[in-house]
Formats: sequence, structure tokens, C-alpha cells
Amino acid sequence: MNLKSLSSVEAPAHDETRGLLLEAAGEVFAEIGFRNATVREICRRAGANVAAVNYHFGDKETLYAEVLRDSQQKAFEKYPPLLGVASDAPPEEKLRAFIRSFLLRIFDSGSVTRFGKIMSREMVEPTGALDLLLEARIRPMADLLRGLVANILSRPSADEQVRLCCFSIVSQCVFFHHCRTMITRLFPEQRLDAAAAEQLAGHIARFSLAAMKHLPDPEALRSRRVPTARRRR
Amino acid sequence: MNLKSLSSVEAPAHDETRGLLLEAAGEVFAEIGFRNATVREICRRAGANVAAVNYHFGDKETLYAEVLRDSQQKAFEKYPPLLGVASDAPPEEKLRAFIRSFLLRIFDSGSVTRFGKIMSREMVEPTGALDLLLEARIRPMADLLRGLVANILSRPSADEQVRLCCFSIVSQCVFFHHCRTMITRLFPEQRLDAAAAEQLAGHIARFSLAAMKHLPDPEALRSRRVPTARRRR
DNA sequence: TGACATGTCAAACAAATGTTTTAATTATTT
DNA sequence: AAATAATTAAAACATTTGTTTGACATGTCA
Repeated sequence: MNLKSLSSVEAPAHDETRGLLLEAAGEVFAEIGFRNATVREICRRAGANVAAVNYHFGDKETLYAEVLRDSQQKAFEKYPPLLGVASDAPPEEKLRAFIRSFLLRIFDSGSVTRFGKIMSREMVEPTGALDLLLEARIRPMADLLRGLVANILSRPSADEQVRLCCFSIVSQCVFFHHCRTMITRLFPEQRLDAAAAEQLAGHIARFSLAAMKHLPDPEALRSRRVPTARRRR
Repeated sequence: MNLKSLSSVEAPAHDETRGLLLEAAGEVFAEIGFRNATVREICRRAGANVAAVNYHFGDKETLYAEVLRDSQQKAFEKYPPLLGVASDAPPEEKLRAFIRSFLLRIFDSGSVTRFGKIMSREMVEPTGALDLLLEARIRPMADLLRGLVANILSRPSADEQVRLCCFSIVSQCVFFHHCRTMITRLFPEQRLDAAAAEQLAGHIARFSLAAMKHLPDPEALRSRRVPTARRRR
């Protein structure tokens, strides 16, 4: 009857526990990782029976893959790689936007931050679920950044210098979730929240743009190393 | 008799298994981490009984702490922070040495590399063992770097700009063990070994020095943001 | 040699944990 | 309302894993 259709719209009753499990699993996996998380704890938080995970998802691993897919979707929905910048903007501005949304994706409070936490663990201890994200999300991001950097450096995308600069930029962004523990212990004065993201994004963009604009030319650098160079200074 | 003292010099016979356990544990912990490692696998590799770990070290955690202490010791013995640079060298040259030895410490083949692998995991999932290293090794390194950067930027050590630049430099170094998985999947052409360490160290030093030399002045930057700035261009 | 400390080993213990089973309950359809 | 399907619940299962135990061997020293 209409009562059924109505309830199914505002709250999907029949798979309510499935949703609760997904939510609880997201929390737990982000907090302590796939291996350390127990289905018992997940079910407890979801207010469900221990058997619920296996009934709704088959096994723990599939649940994890589902959580990763879900959190990644939400993270990129809220913070697309070039958030708030026109498609015809200059590459420097696009790079700033890229760095900023990267950091916001990490420092967002709430459930979005799960994606970053889970990804940190995937870097050190990859599961099969990572491969799904790689081609769908990560590689397009990498290609986008490579294009921007190539443009800024006026060099081909496949250039070694371009690749190295991409490493330098991304490394500064991921640093803050990978090393959060160490940073807060060594530098308690450094805040790590959404407000800090804006500050850090500004620094990383300035630092990287200054570097790329004034990087010594690789060809000149090579010839400088040759012992038979004509001029010593 | 002298037979005993002789054998104890060239090979400590009486605690031979202890050494074998330490070695095997180093391998296993570096490969799969503290949580995933089983004392059974460690003992198997050491050719010892399952009870050996508890007999020689008390428990698994103490063994882990011992491994971390040992690997850290060896890593810094072989690659001190300012490897191969005179104490009166200019700060730019010291920074180059700092970056280079950082990377060599990571990419060294053999048992030294364990330190980097274990540290990567400690960043994401710290154990109690991390605290021991923090004050003894990590903080002195951080202070050293901070001093160099402050010198290069001609700013006080406590300056925010200095702290941010330290982040930028260290992040580029640690990137290659934290994200090794992702890097090799996205950029199979990027080698990650001792030879690559030299190449990468060169890039990171050039990139960071170029950035710091040409970073816009923070005071000028702040005033530029003020809406009542006198001159628009 | 005999007493004693040290080290090793096989077996067992105890707890944690992913998964399965089977019955009960609830919802949906005929 | 009866039948059928979907979901939940409690208990049990099977495996893994850190640790302990008690017997046995080995070396040391009086």
C-alpha cells in the first residue's frame, strides 16, 4: 500500500541494518583499519547480530570494499579535484585548486574524512580493494596533475622533471594524513583541521610554484656536471 | 676455559637463538607489520621453538621494541643525518646532505631498510615503541632541519614559515616509502633503489632550495590580502 | 660426580574471531 | 488467511595465535 511505498522513500526499512552496518563499518575501518576491525565490534555499533555482516555482505572483505567505494564516492562528490575554478583558468590557479581540494578532502570533519584515513592504511598495507580505486579515481587525478605541471614547466607530460615535480606536490599533500601522529607530537602548535587546510594549501601552492618557476634547467644542470665543462663559473 | 671465552667472542653461542630471533623478527615485522606477524612464523624462520620468543624476550611486544631499537641504531649508524658534509659547510649544502642521507636510509638494500618500513607502519598505526624513538632520534633530526631552514630563510627557528618549509622538505622524503605501492603502480618507470635515491635527493634539494629562495615574503603576502591596500597593481 | 642454572621442545591452554547453522521472527505475496 | 520469502538471533564451529607448562637436555661449577 501507500504506507509501504512512503516508508521506503523516507527510510529504506527493509535494508535498514545494511545501511547501519555500512555506517558502523566505515567508522571502525577508518579508526583501526581492516585487519584490526572485528565484525563483532561493527555489529555491536550497528545494533545488529554478529551474523548480520555475513548475511548482508557475504564476508568482511566485501563489506570493506563496499565501505571504500562508498567513502571515496562521497569524498570526491564533495571535493572534486578542481573545486571552484573555471575550466579556462590558468594552470597555476588550477594547481592551487587541486592542492586545496586535496587537503580539504583529508581534513573535512565528519564521515568524509574516512576516505583519507582508509587510504593512508591502504598505502602501507594495500588490500585488493585498492585496485578498484586506482584506475577509476587515482590515475585520472595523477594525469590531471601531470598535465598542469607540464603546462607550468612548459615541458612534455612524459618528461622526468614533470614526474618529479608531481611527486613533490602530492607528497606535501598526503604528508598530513600519513604523518599526523608525528606532526602533532613534534609540533603541537600545528593545527590540523579544515581551517588549517586553507593555510597549508596556500603554503604548498606558493612553495611549489616558486620551486617550479625557478628550478634550474635540467639540461644546463647536466652539462654543469661534466668535468670538461668550458667555464668553471 | 679459553675455549669458552674464545667461542663467546667470535660467536655468542649461548644466546645464538636470541640473535636469530631478532634477525627473523626484523624481517617479518618489516614485511607485514607487528600485528600481522606471528611469533610462530618468526620462530620458524629462526629455526627455533614457538616458546623461544617468550623465553628470550618475555613477549612479542618487547621483541618488537627490541627490533625497532636495533634497526634504528643500525640505520643511523650507517646514514647519520649530515652524512659526508663538513660541520662548517653552508646550510644549503647541509640541507642537501640531510635529504640525501634521509633517502639512503630508506632505500638502502638489506637489513637497514627495515627501519624505514617499520617506521611507515608506525606513522599510521603507532605502537608504544614509537615514543622511545621520538625524543632520542626524531626530535633531534627535526631540530637540525629547522635550524638549517631558518638559516636559509634568514628567519627565526620558531617562525611559522620555517615550520611549513620543514614540512615541505620532509614530506618529499618520506613520500617514497609511504606511497611506494601507489608510485610503482602509477609510474612503473620510476625506479626506487639506492641509485634512484641519489636522483631523487638531487631533485628534492633543488626543488626545495629554489622554493625557499623565491618564496613570496609572508608579510608582503598578508598586506596584499588587505582590501584597503593602497595600490592595486 | 652431583647439584644447579640455562636453554629447548612438544604439547596444551585460553582467548579472539570470521563464519556457519538452525530455529524463530517478520514481512510480503497469493 | 495461508504460504512463501526475507531477516534476525543465539549458539556453535573451526581456526588462528600469544602464552604457559612441564619434561628433557646441556653446560657449569662445587
